[in-house]
Amino acid sequence: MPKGKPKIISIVGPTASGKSDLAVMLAKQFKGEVISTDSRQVYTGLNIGSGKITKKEMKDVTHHLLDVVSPKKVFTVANFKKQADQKIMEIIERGHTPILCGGTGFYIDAVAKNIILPDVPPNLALRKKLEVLSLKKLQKMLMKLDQKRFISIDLNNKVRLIRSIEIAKTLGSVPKIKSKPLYNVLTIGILWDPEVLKKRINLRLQKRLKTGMINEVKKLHAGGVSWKRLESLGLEYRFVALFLQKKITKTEMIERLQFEIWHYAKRQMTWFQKDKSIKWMRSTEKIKIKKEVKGFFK
RNA sequence: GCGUAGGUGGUAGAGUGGUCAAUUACAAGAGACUGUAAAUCUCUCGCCUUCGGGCUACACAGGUUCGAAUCCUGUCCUACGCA
Repeated sequence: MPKGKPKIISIVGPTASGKSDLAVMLAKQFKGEVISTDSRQVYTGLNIGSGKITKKEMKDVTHHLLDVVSPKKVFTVANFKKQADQKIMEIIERGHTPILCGGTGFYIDAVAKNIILPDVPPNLALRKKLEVLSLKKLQKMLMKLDQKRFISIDLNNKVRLIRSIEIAKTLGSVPKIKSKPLYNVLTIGILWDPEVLKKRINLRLQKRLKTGMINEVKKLHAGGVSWKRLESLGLEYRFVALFLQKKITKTEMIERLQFEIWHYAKRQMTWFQKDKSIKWMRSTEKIKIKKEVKGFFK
């Protein structure tokens, strides 16, 4: 067993940047196993719309954390982190290289930077009660519970406000976040010119529509996933669900999706941009990427 | 080619004498992110600025008025109606 923290690779980038393919290529070369860091691909049945890699595309490379839970259940970062850490350990024990691959910044950081979240699971009953309250009321509640958090939090963000109240109610206050990395991570970011990425997004959307994405959502609903839930899953699941409910036309659905997916890609970039350790490279620079990885394992 | 309704910022679309660089939505740009994270939220958005303001703007050209995106005249264009 080598000294120091275990070395792992992480592949990040906006949606439609070609992360999955790169992960498979690297896995082949460096005896890797892929761990998906995607908040939607953990759900069974979310395949086309989430861009989940297919069996064929895996090329015999083992993939983890795909299809681990029903979309009727809510899966959170904490669940994800626990499972991912477990998988990483197992892969290392096997003498293989863990390769994180996905676009959910929060999930990636939770693992790569080992963000230790307060041990307060979601309290659905409490959330239900708080959800109906006004922003003002929630703000007042938090102010009484935890002054410090009240000052630092985004007071217009109901989701954040409710979670803070939830934590403060059980712990007395919202603890400062701790982060002490468990792994030595090489993060490779896939770089695209914005205009090209936009085109890739739109082409991919067309492809998804042709390969049965609408039917996929139809099936999910028929299988008991509520419209509300589908809408909350975002992007293709949200807008296809709206279309199937006849709340928008097909044309509107496509138009909205083109914009929304692009916006999402930008939000992802905002997140990744903060991490100065990411090595940004174009997917065409395969030799450069391999060299980087080789150097990392030296 | 006579009638009517119109021409407003990247788009849609408010405003119908002053409080209008112009509601709002979308697009565009930037950002936040402590168990929903593809979610949720924030800021900027005519041009210039020492951030006090300054300048050019609501089809175009004139006019009325202390003052016009808003009223009048003409020109050009658009939609619907009658031809």
